[in-house]
Amino acid sequence: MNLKHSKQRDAIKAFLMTRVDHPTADVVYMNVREQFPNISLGTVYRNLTLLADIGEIDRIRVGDGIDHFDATVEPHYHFICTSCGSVIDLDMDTLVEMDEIASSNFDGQVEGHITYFYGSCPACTKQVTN
Amino acid sequence: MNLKHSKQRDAIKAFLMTRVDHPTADVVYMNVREQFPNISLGTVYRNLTLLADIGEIDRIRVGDGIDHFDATVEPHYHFICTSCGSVIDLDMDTLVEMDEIASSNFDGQVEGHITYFYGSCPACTKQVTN
DNA sequence: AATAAAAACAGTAACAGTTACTGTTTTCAA
DNA sequence: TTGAAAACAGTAACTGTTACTGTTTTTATT
Repeated sequence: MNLKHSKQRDAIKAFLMTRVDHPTADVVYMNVREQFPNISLGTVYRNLTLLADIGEIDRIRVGDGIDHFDATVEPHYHFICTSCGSVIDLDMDTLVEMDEIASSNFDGQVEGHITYFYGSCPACTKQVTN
Repeated sequence: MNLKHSKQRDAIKAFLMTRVDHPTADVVYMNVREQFPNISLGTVYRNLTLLADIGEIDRIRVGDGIDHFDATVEPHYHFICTSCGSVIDLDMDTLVEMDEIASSNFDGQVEGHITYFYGSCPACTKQVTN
């Protein structure tokens, strides 16, 4: 792969790195447009896909049918807020013993797992109690 | 809700119950069409949604962007085969302690989790070793 | 059994998120 | 400085899904 530098791609990555939730392509588009007013949505998608392919970001499929993107590529669990929809990184170790438990009654090969925790995020929890 | 009986809906549910993998709407459509040659794809979608709404089946969002459907509604974990894409039920208890671990370093409210195990299903594992 | 309102239907158009195509601009090694 | 490769903006196309239309089926009531 022979990459060439692109300001748009930098801006997309830089924007993602500023966020702890994990925006969708559309949110990236709207924000990067402040810096590049006529950036194309296609450019956003192309670069998000490219960055994900070369491992600089993660594409996260949460179950809402819309792709989210994450500048943290180290393996980690995600939390999804059921009231605001944001996706937040969790600070916990990978539970490898899960895979062993899953393997015990199963005839195939368990290689890993993806877990999404859900509930109310810190911001939304705070809002309700106030 | 005032439901009326429908042969097409019966056929859709009956088909789902014959499967241990968890077909997409399109697969349901292709199969039910053998019995109802001019059933509409819209009818398939409408009934899958209806059955899921009344709790007779589960809608499963696996992360491939396509909805899968499951006639087993009791809570259980799923296994996704990375080579053939099929989704299989796992026979294991819900690991509630996961939620406690996730809560410990997190400021929001963890209400539950969704986990997909992935790897090679029994059929695909067998094919490779043969 | 006849009837009529509600529900479901088939067929198709519309929609959202995403990807692919076009001709133009930018990057960067020679 | 230049020219090929890559990236771009803009837009059309694609895919999974939902919504709309006029017709048929179901089912409770006669």
